[in-house]
Amino acid sequence: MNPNRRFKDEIYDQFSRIGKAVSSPKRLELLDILCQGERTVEILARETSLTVANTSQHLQVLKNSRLVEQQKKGLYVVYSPAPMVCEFFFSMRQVAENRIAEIEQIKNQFLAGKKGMEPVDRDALIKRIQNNDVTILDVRPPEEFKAGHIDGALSVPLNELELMLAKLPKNKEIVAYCRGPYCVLSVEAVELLNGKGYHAVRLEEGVQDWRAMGLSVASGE
Amino acid sequence: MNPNRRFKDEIYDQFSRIGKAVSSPKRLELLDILCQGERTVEILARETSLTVANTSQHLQVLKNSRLVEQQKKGLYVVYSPAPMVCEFFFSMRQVAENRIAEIEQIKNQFLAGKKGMEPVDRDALIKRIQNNDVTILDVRPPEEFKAGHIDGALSVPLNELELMLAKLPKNKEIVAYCRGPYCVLSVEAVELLNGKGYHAVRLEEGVQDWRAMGLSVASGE
DNA sequence: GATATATTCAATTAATTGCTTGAATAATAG
DNA sequence: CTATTATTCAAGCAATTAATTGAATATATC
Repeated sequence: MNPNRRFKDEIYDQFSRIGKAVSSPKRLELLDILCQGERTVEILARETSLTVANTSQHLQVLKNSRLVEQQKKGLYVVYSPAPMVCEFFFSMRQVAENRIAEIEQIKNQFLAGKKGMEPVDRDALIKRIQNNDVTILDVRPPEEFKAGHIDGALSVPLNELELMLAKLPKNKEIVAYCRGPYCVLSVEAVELLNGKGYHAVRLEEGVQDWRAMGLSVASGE
Repeated sequence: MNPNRRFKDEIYDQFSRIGKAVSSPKRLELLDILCQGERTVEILARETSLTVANTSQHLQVLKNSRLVEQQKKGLYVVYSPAPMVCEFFFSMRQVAENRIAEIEQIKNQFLAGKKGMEPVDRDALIKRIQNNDVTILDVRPPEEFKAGHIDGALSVPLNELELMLAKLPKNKEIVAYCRGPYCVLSVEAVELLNGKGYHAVRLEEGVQDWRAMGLSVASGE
């Protein structure tokens, strides 16, 4: 074969390793989670509803295409995204959201009939935060809150929400957020709160998006 | 099944349509070419060494995942990249180049033993262009030159290079470029020129990269 | 050293994909 | 209207891939 042709074939073959890695829905979900922070195999398996063995295999595909890195910590293996990978994933998500109409449809269908799911006006929200006119809830697990959260938010993990209801002012509006548009923790939180007579709405954006928009993010307790 | 799980499955399934589209080396090559400008099926088939039927099928996969758009012009069907797609492709290329060591290896192996293939110092090159100290050749087909070229470059399509040799000053250094690091037109041009006693080197970057670096790009004859 | 836990490996199955071939559909030119 | 050219369609084959299952490794604890 022509050496020029051969060169191109070899090059694009290497490129396609990245493409193959992101051609599986489950691997994309794993990547999305990993872009929130490092995770063990077990946690990833639970979050994606996969068996541990299957999760491990997917992670190895991601590792072989250099999209994730692996680190042994005691009994656990902790996976994390490789540099630049989250930007790439974000770019892919953007193309998908902008070009594939079905995504908007699926979102609308899922949220149909639920209260408080309308998009929040961000500029108005920022003003209301400054006026202390609204309670912001971060309903993700506490570790994720510690790693970074919207400045001024309260850490109220979804499974503790019911217990902590008493501490929430009933007259103030509540804005709940989680990992982003495809994380459902905030959806469940808002449903629960509205069922209990609170006025709660969902902020679709996650911390990543919040940071990407240049808004203040805090970390720690 | 849990409706939350169902929602996520459906969403990531849609995302994976983009991933599946870029999981094939040949489709990546097609995308790369399309990011240089719109093309007919026939031309794409020739450039990628695929049969026309096979090219058409790949293009339909790209179309179904919304990465390319189609337009009938007389007897021809002209394909072009959808908005945002080239940025996405570029981001993917960057991840691949930075993370997959084999790519550098393949490049080096291909260029091994060829003269004038060492990377060109861009800042030095810019100065030399300003001093009119160097001849820049754009060795792509003339249509591509017209669509956009490095300011100050001469259009000398590779297949006309031998005929136009007489017009090139033999004492000045020649810098040839084409579509980018994986296009071999400039490689062949430099080999030919060095064989004929010229001092020629290859600029790896294409017009896209040149523009991305904020440098001046001209269009027209 | 034995046990428990987290992860990976290996083999199997069903489904999907890329490429080839030959025929079918447009759109244009004579 | 017929011939030509560009593209797409349809069927078939070989190769690849995702998920399942059960076993094997590795690390820590008792």
